[in-house]
Amino acid sequence: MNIGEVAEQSGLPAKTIRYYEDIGLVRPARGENGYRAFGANDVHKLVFLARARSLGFTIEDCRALLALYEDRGRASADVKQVAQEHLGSIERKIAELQTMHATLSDLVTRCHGDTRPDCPILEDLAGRG
Amino acid sequence: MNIGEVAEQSGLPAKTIRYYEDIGLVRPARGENGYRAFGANDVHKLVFLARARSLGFTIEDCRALLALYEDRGRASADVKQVAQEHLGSIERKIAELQTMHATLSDLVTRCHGDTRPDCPILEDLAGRG
DNA sequence: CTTGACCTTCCAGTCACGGGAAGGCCTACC
DNA sequence: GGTAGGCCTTCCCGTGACTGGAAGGTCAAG
Repeated sequence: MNIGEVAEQSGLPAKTIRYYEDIGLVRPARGENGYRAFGANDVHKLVFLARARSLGFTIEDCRALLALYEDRGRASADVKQVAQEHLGSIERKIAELQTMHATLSDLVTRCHGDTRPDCPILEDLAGRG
Repeated sequence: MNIGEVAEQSGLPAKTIRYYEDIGLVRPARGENGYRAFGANDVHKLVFLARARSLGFTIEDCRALLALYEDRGRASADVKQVAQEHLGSIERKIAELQTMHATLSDLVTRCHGDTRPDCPILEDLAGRG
């Protein structure tokens, strides 16, 4: 299977698939013409990667998860740990964004938003809030 | 004032301050020895930038906000618009993270996390969830 | 006069790709 | 048989907002 079809099936851009090969996440065979020749297993891996990336796992997390996926003797605890750490980092990011959101929405509410120059947003940023 | 002291006062690393000069956010004078010589106004700007960055504004937003800050004839509506757009992007990011969080925490809950290989997390990633 | 803490510039790396150039290959159609 | 266009290839540069580190100049203290 050529890269275009794999891209369609996995939902990943061809560029991304080539990048994943570059960094060793997939190793498709090559045809005589030099084209990548993807097998069913490669496509499975790419679908897996697409899903994992869409859940926000880093590439290195994906590499670890893929290794666990292919290791039939894995312990589910190992998978769970990767997922839990990622969950923690998602929670920290959400909390950070919510703090920003609270401050900013308060400032936006207090700003008249008219033609006058007075602005609590700028006052806050300047440290006079 | 030298960069080290400014770093301390603004809370920004010296490296970051040099970077901000590189991209034209501040333009400190230079002493005879080639050292940057920051004035009170430069320090104000850097404090402003540090605060704006901590609220998640992009560098380009910061550039726009700084220009509005220095324009005494600004309309607060212009400031408010920048802030509102940023608020929207924060909201979109939070929503995205919450979607990830919901899926992932469900999977984590359902994973036994023991020595057995069966794992709903991997099953989901593989598309068999 | 030397030590060590500053400061300078410049280059490379981060993360996960995306854009685009230059060129090879393959199929369909005339 | 030629050609058009749609694939495919590699390679290099750019993104955002820095961070790390090397090589070297400057300054104050002892």
